[in-house]
Amino acid sequence: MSKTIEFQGVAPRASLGDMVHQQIVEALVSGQFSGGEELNEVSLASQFHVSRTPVREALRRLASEGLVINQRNRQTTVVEMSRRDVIETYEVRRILEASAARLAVEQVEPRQLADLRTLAAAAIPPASSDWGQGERRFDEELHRVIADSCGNRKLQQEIQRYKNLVRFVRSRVARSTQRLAQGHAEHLRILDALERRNGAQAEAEMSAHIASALQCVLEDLPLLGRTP
Amino acid sequence: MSKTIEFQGVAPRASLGDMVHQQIVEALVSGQFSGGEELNEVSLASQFHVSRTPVREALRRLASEGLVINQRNRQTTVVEMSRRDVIETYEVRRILEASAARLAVEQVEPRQLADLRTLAAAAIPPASSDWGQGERRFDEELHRVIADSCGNRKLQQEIQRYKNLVRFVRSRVARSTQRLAQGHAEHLRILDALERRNGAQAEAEMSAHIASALQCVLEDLPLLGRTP
DNA sequence: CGCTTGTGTACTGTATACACTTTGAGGCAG
DNA sequence: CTGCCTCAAAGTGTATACAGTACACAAGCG
Repeated sequence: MSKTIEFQGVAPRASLGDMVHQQIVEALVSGQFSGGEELNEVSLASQFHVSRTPVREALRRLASEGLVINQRNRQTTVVEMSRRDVIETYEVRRILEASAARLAVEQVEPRQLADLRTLAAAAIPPASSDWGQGERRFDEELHRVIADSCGNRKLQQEIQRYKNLVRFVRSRVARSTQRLAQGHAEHLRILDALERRNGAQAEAEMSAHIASALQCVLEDLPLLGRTP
Repeated sequence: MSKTIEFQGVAPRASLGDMVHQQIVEALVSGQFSGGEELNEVSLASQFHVSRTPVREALRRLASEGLVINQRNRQTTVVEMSRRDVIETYEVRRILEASAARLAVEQVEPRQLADLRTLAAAAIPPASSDWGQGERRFDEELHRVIADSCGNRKLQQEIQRYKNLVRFVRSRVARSTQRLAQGHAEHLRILDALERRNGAQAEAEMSAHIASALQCVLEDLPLLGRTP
């Protein structure tokens, strides 16, 4: 294994541990490690040009976030998600984000909804060749706005925690154009419900959306796990 | 500050960091620290007769669990929960445990329900002088069985994470006998729903139960935060 | 031939030393 | 008296040394 990860633009006042953590998260959620792969503290330390201390800190934090497994006196390994793990992860995400959507109808600003509409308009398939890019942007923003405007910072935090796990899973499966289009339609339904300030509907649409995303992921699932 | 915390019965193969973590959690959720209190790495290390390394590990973990606040180059402080924080925490807990209750009706074993009935019978107020003790036991077991039998280990994990936060809050308010009796009634309604395998009802009863618990906590709330 | 047992190696766990940051007290000028 | 500067003290951040453990592999034994 001779992967090279270098520091990119990082916050100036972050500790080395934070920076290492952020870098490894990026590597994990962009699919640069395969499930079960071992993360050696010493080699990570030399890759980042820091000592083992910040690396250990980052690895413990990653373990608490569920991205790696940390057993005493064993090398830290990248988590291997079984089919069941993926289902469970998406189920928790569904519970959290559906609740957030229900709560968000109370607090979301008209301005934010208008901005989302603009993003949505730039992502109408197959209006342009890069509507897929726009849809990913719309996707990202819609989920972010809902989490941010649910009015519950703890809930927002939990959703954020799960986002990395979901990105980790998603980096291991291909998102088809067809799925993107389906997702776009679902996102529009969620946005509609928000605009109507209909909490129950927003909750139901978000719930259906995440269930549907899970189905698509499951179709590709054999790709998950250790790839020797 | 001359608190003395010593190791109690601990798992033999746990690391020092794990043991320190466990000890501090116990101290926190049993109200031995007031909100905003500073946790000094050096003095904790000497109290536990270990070096700063395991202590730092424990403190970082506690921070990720929301029990302490960890700012760069600042002393770690015990979290101060505002009224809003308490509400938000209970709201997330409500979302998680209500969903778990809904799922648990599918998986919970008749045997477990029977055991819960037995516990419930030993906690009928005001049947005996120590029914309160029995009710606390029933409470603990009911919530544990539901989390364990929801069939989703990730969800169970999240509930576990929140349990410590809730215990932290609860250690700062008095649980009246009246509240215990009310809780007993609510617990019975949840158990009924489980026995009837009625998921929607179990979810609703659990949701109402946690909302009601929040109300009681809020009444005592001025006690929270720094106590000089 | 297989099982056990020693032993080396490559890690992680812990302690400790040192560097850097923050903070507050005290002195000095205005 | 007040505001600012300096500097020491106390704490955390990081590097590093050493201790302990698990695993692989080979030698010895049945």
